[in-house]
Amino acid sequence: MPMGLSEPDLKRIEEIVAVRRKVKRGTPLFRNGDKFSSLYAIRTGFFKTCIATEDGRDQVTGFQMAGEVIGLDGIVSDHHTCDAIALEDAEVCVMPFDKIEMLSREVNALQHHVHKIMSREIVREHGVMLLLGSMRAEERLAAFLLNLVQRLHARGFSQSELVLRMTREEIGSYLGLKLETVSRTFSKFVEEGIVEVKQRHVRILNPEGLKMIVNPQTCSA
Amino acid sequence: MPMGLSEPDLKRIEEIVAVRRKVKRGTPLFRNGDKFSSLYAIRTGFFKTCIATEDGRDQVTGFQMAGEVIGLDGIVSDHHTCDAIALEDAEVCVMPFDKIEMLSREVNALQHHVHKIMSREIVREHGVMLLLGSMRAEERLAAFLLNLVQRLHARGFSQSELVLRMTREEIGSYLGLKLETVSRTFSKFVEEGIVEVKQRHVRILNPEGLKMIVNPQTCSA
DNA sequence: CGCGTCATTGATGTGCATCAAGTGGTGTGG
DNA sequence: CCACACCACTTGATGCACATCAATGACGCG
Repeated sequence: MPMGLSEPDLKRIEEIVAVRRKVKRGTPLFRNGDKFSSLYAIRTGFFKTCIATEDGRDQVTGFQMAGEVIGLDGIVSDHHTCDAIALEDAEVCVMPFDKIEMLSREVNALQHHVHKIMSREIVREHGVMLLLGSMRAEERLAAFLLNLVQRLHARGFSQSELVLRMTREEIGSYLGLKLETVSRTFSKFVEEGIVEVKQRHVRILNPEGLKMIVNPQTCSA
Repeated sequence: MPMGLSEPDLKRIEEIVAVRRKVKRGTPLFRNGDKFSSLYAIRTGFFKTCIATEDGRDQVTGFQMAGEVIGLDGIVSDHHTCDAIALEDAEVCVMPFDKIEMLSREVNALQHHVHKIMSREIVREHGVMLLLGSMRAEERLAAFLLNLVQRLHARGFSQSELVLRMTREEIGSYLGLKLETVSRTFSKFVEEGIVEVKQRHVRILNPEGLKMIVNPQTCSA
């Protein structure tokens, strides 16, 4: 949330995030086709967003954790165009979008904050397009792990250890790979001593090694 | 632009789009790292946006035509994170973003319009992720052609004929394919009588055939 | 007219998908 | 508390779609 707000502004913003909603593991926060009315700020838990086509194709478009906002896809057509599924029991703030628009007309910092959140999502997706369009399997998985651990670290978790909240299949869907390839690539990293993997627990032994895989040029090692 | 505005509002919006800029073919409207200050509405011409990494990777993230807006990537960090290159001589409206924010505080329709533009870009990128993550070469190219011709048709051009403003290599970069694969896939479509291709001129002979390739399920044919 | 850029086409190679078998962890009901 | 079923995961064998390498052809521009 934006900083340096006056008392009354702060209070009005708090009203927006007053309503909470719990979402059980495996259940949707919203689905493709649902009427759009609110953005959701994740308080606790972990989500995936994905689009499913009629012909059975399914693409995970992102994984979201505490502090991140989901639902932006719904603004343009007034309906959501993807599913948001909780990967573990979660709680979100329900932020009615009409209230966000109303208040952001008066609070400049909120207005700009909203714009930045949307722009950040666009830039993030550019990165995913680069990954999907030009990287090999090892590079994709390395980039994925580095991104996850970096976001977790920013939330006070370990830089080197993480618990995957999603299956190999979901990782594969996100990275444009099959689950077997994800599994094999993990095994390869283990052989090379770059990570330890025990089920969904991952410990990064050699972060430089991972960075090296993603981008050989800009690495000292 | 939004509809049903009052006279004075309309006039103030016109002030925002007053400044024009011409961009010669092959030259950048902005580059990665440039300070962000404005969004650009394309009046005439055709652009590509792309990200280049230090290690020589290059990914086209989109092609934009008249009526579309570019520059949204710059909001989050106050600097652009991709290059926007004109693929033909072009003219854009320079829309200072601080003025957009100022005016959209007063004109609700403008505010919501800006939000929709950003949301639309997010949804578009979801579609590209689906394409890059789960489609085969033929499906990608068919989807690309259908998308282009649909956008051109919405601007009053033919439903069946189009001129590609970009090279095979740029198409390939966008679709996550090599230029040879793009070329071969075009040739295959020609053999099958789905399209006629003469250099960059493409005539779609059998649009149902293309839709069939993208999504076999939901096609009558 | 000659050169550079873009495109086509063929031959070969490879990274990942696919198919298939088996393992381990988890939860459930007897 | 154990037997069983189920699911997620791993690992191997094989195949294929697309990449790579290479040669040639077609425009367009100075």
